[in-house]
Amino acid sequence: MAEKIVLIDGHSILNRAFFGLPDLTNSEGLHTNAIYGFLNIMLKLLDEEKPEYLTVAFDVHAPTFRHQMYEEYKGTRKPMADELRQQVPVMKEVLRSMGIRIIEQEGLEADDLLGTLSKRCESEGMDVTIISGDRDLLQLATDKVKIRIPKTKQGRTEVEDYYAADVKERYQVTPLEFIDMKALMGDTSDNIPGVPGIGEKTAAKIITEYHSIENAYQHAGELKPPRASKAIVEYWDMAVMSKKLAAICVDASLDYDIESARLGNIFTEEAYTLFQKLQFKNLLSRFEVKGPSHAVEDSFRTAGSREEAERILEEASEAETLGVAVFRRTAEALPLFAGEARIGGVALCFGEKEIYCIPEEKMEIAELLEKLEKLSAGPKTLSVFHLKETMKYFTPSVKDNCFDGIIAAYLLNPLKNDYGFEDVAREQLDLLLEEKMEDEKKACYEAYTAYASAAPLQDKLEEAGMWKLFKEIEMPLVFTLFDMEQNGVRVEADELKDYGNRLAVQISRLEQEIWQEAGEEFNINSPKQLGVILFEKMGLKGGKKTKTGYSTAADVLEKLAPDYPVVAKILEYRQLAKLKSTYADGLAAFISEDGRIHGKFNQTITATGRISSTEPNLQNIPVRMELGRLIRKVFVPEEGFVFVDADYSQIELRVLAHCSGDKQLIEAYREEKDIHRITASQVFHTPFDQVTDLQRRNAKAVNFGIVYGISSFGLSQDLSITRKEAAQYIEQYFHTYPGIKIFLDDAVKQAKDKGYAVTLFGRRRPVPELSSSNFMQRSFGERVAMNSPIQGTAADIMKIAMIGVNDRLKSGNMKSRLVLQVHDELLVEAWESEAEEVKKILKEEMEQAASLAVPLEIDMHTGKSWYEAK
DNA sequence: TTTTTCACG
DNA sequence: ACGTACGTGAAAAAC
Repeated sequence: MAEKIVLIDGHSILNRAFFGLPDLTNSEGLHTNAIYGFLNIMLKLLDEEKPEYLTVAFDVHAPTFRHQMYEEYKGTRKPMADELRQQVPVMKEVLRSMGIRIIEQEGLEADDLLGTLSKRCESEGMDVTIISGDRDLLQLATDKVKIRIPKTKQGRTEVEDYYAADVKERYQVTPLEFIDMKALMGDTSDNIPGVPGIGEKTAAKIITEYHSIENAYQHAGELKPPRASKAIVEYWDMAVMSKKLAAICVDASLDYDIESARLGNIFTEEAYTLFQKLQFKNLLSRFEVKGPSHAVEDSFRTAGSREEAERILEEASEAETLGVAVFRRTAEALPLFAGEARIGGVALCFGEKEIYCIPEEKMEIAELLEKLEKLSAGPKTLSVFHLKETMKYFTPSVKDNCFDGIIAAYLLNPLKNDYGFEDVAREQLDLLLEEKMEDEKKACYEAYTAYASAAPLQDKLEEAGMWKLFKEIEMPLVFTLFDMEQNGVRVEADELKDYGNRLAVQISRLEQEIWQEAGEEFNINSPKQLGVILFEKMGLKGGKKTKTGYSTAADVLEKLAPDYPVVAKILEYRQLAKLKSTYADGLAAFISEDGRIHGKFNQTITATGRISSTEPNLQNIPVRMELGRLIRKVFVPEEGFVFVDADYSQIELRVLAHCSGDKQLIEAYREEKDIHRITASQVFHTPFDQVTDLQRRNAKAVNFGIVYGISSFGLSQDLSITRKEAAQYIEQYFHTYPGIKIFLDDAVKQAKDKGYAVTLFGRRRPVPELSSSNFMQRSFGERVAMNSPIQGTAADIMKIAMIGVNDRLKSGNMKSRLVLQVHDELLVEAWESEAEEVKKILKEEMEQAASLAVPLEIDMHTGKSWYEAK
């Protein structure tokens, strides 16, 4: 069989990948989507082709737009996006690291390199495959030269293949005739003029019949549309020149030795390091599992007897650093950490060579965990991944030696979607793990990773100035959140059910009425069906908004509601349907045997440092509308207890006042209660007691806008005013509070310089969007840079308060318990006789959590349900 | 699996 | 011209 070479049109594929994939960046802010897409296409096609040789061709003067996707640019040349430009040299570096031959030559475009190489290889009897996104290359197809054009559609790569015969079939012209066609029709994206007045259709017709421009010129008088005859004569010079431009050079003189393109192992050590840096996680799995992991594995020991297990535990109690992993049997391991799973055993690591597994067969789980708890006070560092979840199995004896590498990894990069120990192993230890392995082995790896990653993670946290944040806030918070999850919140199942039933009655009534008015039955929950009914069948005006069709979002419908009663009913239906499905039915499913909901409070989800709540989400229980608010009546304290609810008063604005140091705003907070009214008074130069409701409302919206990273557009939307008016409000605001403007500008500048935003407590949030050339993305980055320090600092403060409150309740041996956190609000289920003490604790811990330039204040209420206590 | 909608701070 | 306020999670429909 003939040997095969694959030739890749470098810039063309890089371009395809760039535009086909969403923006990706590694944690250093380097854009990587084009490289990632290129590699995926290349690896997929290499798997299919299995060639002996491979070469990637680049233009020397990188970004001409010859190979730009013409669909996107329609011939207009824009400068190459910065995000793409910066990826070109990195792409070449990646290819070099994989030992892949790159060819680029002064004065020659990639097309010419590919043309010359393909002819040369073909004449030497090889099979040739050219990979490009550019259809110009089709002129090179023969029955030995295949052109492959990859298309990225919704993440999947589809490839169109063309041998000469396929070109003929698809375009009715031979590959060589393609050149003549282009000579006639021209190509603006390639600066080929063509013949004026002849487009694709005419060109195709002429070339199908006469096969070349020269022959067509001979028969100029007979050409089909008479104007073409005239055109080809009049512009013959241009046609000839265009043909020269369109023809890809196939006989350039190249400095190229085919043997330099021979494909070896492309998954080299060097490439591995580079992929790691670029954070191409799932490409890394293509590399052979490397040496170090096997070396680690050699030290794994599973206790063969009870005596051995005891000896291991004995030794572990002497450890300075102890890595622990409690594991479950695979069959029961899904979903992770759910329910009362049977434990498979424990893995321990306290040295590079001391990695042990103690399976339940060798020691009763209860006894094993008890011994583990006893010895857990010993080590200086007790390293456990997913500590909060692990605490369902065993409780560390002391808190301050605990180290959760997952939390550390989150602080170091809070933008990731999930954090597994496998990632920590790879990132901190260069340890690549196989996808599947036995439970014991996996547990040993986890224990080893916990042991070995603690020091490097600490180094990195210290380097980033986040060690204190980690040690004093995040790690203690693990215990607070664990307690809250264990406590749960009591929910009256029967009452909730009644509430749901009442909703159901109203829902079906509304449903009937809406169907009646629409004249047919349809699914009101379907935005698609609803859009068609409203905007097509019933002819309401309200145009399209989403990609898929009409927007039926509340703000659109609200504008129509006054004129169309049916729309108002739809809005009401929506509201009720939401309450029933998400809250009435949704919450009911989570009430456990003890009559309480034990939701999860997640510490490694948000980009800003806030806590998130899931299964169910207890941070979005309705409150703004009365009907929804009623749900809070089913959240009740146990008999003998009462709810105490405390929430920070405008914590984010106070943080802003502090961080900006703005004299006026600080002063405002020191004197009065109603900050929005003060703002209105100062911004609109109106005496405090003469501020109108409208002025106050506007000032409030501006205050919110500031915290979100103000934009005139956003404010105009919120207030239903023009952008210009919104811009004026903002200008007046900044004039009143000049310190705020300076602070926000500086926040953006700092984030641009460093690549991340920082809170008062050192928490970082990377903002890669700031370097985007896309206006929208960059603007988003700017708003994020303004918002993150504020939202994040408020989150830090709340975390400090929670730890303080919970610790005081526990150390005072109180029956009262912390049950919920809703970003700026804490709910405590207080033993009645302790209620006053609880209020005192809440007030002190929340108001003293941070010492700012303005006082932190809370509002507090007591009640026999969450509804009453708010 | 992704999109749309909507609940909260 | 671009088409958004910041941060979340869940349900239902569409794909």
